[in-house]
Amino acid sequence: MATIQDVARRAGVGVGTVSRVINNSPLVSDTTRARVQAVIDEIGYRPSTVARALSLGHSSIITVVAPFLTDPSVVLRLRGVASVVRESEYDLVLYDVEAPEQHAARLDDAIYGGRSAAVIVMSLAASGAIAQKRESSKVPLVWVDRRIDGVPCLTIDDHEGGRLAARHLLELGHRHIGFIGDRPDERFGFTSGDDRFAGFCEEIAASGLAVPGGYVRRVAHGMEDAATAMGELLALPDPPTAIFATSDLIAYGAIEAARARGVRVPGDLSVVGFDDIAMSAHIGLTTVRQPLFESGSRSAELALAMLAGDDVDTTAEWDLPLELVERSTTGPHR
Amino acid sequence: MATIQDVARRAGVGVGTVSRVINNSPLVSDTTRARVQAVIDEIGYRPSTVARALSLGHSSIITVVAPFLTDPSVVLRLRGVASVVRESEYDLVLYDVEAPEQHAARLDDAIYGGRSAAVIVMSLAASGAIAQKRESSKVPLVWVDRRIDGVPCLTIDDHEGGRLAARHLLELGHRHIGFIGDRPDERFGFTSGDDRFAGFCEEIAASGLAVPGGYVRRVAHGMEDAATAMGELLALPDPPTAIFATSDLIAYGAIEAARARGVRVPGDLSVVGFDDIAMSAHIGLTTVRQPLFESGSRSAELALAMLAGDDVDTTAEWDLPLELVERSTTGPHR
DNA sequence: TTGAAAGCGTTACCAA
DNA sequence: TTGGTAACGCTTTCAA
Repeated sequence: MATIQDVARRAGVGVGTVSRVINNSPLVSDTTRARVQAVIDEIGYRPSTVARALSLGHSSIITVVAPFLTDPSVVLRLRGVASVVRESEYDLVLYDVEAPEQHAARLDDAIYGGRSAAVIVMSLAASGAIAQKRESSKVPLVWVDRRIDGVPCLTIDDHEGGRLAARHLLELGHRHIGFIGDRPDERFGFTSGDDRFAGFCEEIAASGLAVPGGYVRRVAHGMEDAATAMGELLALPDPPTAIFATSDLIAYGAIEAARARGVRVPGDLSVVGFDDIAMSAHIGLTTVRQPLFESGSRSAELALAMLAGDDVDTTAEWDLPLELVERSTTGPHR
Repeated sequence: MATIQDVARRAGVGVGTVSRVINNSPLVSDTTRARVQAVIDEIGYRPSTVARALSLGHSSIITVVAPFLTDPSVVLRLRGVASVVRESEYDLVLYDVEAPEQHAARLDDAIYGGRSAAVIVMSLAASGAIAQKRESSKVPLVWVDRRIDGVPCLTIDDHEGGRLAARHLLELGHRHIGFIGDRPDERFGFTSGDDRFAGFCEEIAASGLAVPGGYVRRVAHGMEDAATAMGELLALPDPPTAIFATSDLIAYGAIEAARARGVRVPGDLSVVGFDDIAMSAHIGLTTVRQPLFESGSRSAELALAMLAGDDVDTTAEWDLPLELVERSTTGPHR
């Protein structure tokens, strides 16, 4: 691989001049620039980003830490990040965490090892190490999906999301409404499912109704478990006529289970999901839409702004808007 | 951020010794090691990966270049890569390409800018620059989904995949079989759709039948277009009783369109997809399964092996096995 | 407008 | 078993 030295030698200039050409500094005469550029093109020289980062004291990498690719909603967020990072001078590095505690050290590396210009963390609780050292580091941090003190956060109002779903079902005349949610995940410290449930119950209570304990199910993993849970609910002597599922994937599972038993959706059973992942529009799922793609793109914009030295309010917390999108898995109670 | 110098000073040793401790070289006495380690822990020192990479002459990054996240099949491949890279000492960097020609320069950077220890390219034709410089670089390259001379490739036999689908439909007694495929994508230089079509036609021809031109549709993007195409096919005076779709997404669109018109699947229409993405098992789609996850994990293993200095045959071409998985969207012709 | 040289934080070699 | 020091390839002063 050719180095800046090689270019300098062949062009008959100093390395400083070559550097200036690369970074198009105005302090180079046109003729010199042309000569240097010719050599660069000729030998196909590429500056080493590593050396550059070392010299500059910062890298050109934006690191995303996420339980990535396990869930379509994360993928959609990632697409948002990528769409913004792609247009910048930064590169996108993905750190996927399966079990945060195992990877605390590597995660630490990513954030404090000089590897990242900025870090975006998605759907994870703050690890002790991160929270602790946060102050001492100059690396811009953005948190998506969780609230962390002193770090700009992009969140949604899960509570309100739950209310939205309940209200929709209530307005359709349903009185027997069930709930299938994620089991609270200690690994990642998620509480969003609980919050959605709380909002859901509140709204129902506001109508003078209640959610019977027997109508509530918590499942560990996506569709399969959700289908099983739905089967149990349907086997009840007085089964619910509507279901709020805390993710689209859970909703898919529930619908599948219902249809497999000859229960028509939305004829006999209405189902509302949460997320609005790409597939849901096609399946016609009624769902509480959260701006997944946008949460990604905005987190990247925030990181870029902090990198550019813009004054980003690190105590800010952006609540992204939720919206019930009504499609064809919910209908009036008969 | 603390440096190796700080550690050396505080521990009263030379930087060399600290370096040896970090990289647990045996050439350090136990007492010295303990003392240095104590200082490291105390001040929370993290070696700079950037400086390390510069000194070593290679980074600890495995770069994946892919039209990533646009397609569930790519995501599944990525998961395969991540599962392997996660267990190694390398980090995963994602370069998403929307339009390869626009990003040729940055792609070049990734491969030849000293940024990557190894590069895995997915679902892309070789750009001129890459092919051209390949020889001059020591960076291990692995190609997935395309055949490139001199680079280890992980591919499938698209032709055979087409035959598999046709055979299945033929065996079920179908004689009027339609085809909905991807439009050949010049941007990424894909020909897999054509190959699948060729194999499909051949197998049908072997039965003494033929695929009427009117039964063949090419669509640009996923489900929506596929649904439209299916609608057209269904509107034909003598519509097909079975469809081979060259991707699961296209199959979803076709099924959706059929059901929307009251055409039962598989009662009135059988549909075979291609890929077997995660959702397909749940939807019950009959499809030609290609080992997506495995193609990712194996490409990463290959890259790791080359990095470890193992002698990988760079002329090798691994054809991953295809398999028809029969589920509930195909049935006997009535 | 340019060249020379000092640093950036490591690793690895050479002496001790 | 150690410490000192020359790389690694770049950016950025400082002089000229």
